Amino acid sequence: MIQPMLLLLILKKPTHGYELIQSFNALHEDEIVEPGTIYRNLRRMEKEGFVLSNWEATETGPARRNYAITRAGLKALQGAVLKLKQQKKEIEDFLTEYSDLAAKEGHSDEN
Amino acid sequence: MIQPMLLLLILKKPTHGYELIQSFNALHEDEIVEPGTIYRNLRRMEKEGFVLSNWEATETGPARRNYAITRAGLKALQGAVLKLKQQKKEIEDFLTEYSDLAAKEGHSDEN
DNA sequence: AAGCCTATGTGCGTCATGCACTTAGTGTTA
DNA sequence: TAACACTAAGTGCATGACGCACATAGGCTT
Repeated sequence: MIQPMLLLLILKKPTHGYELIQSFNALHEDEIVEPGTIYRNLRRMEKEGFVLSNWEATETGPARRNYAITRAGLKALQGAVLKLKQQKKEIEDFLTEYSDLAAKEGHSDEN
Repeated sequence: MIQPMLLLLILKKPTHGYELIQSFNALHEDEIVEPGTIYRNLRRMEKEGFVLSNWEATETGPARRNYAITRAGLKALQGAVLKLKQQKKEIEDFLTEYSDLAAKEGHSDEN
């Protein structure tokens, strides 16, 4: 889940890790992700050729490593989308089975 | 995903690990799960009090360890259902964002 | 006797994450 | 000026989950 979300964020707007952490955890208010995890995912994706980084000097603070998505990254994102569609279907099937059984057996939980 | 599916299977029909492996991988034809993973999950869930096991001798082969779900296991299953609903929503949000962007930018992929 | 199916488990390596910490530049405040 | 806070990136260590391979063992078939 983390990798595709990062790829999508970078695709929407190429940026650096620190801002990605903010954006990521803004959507994920509940279960926040550690900075270290984000940084490591970015470096991993760069090693795999899904993103490219270049340092940018700033006047207001430390230098930033900016990320942009590559063609391979787009392919990876498309692949991840397919997997997520599949995963969504599996979850739906599971929830359906659960609801059916709960309805029959009376482990009622409907809201 | 493995744990809730096992809990649901056991809830539907208390049974032993070997059969759970068959049932599990029958639904999951694509990405099959290792027997070791199933067995370890079952033992873990027993340690956490979600299931109870008892040995049953058979005449046709080696003894089986039969599993039944506990009240705590039912609670855990309900909790997992809530998490999966949440997770499903996150995936849907992601897919929506992706589709919107793909539509606008022309990274067309609609099928 | 050899091989297969049922049935449960373990040992080892790998990978991903959380938690905590480090480094470093800049600005603010007591 | 010293302490603190914010930005920005990263690492070290422990933990946890999984795959792969292997071990063990009962019973049936060829």
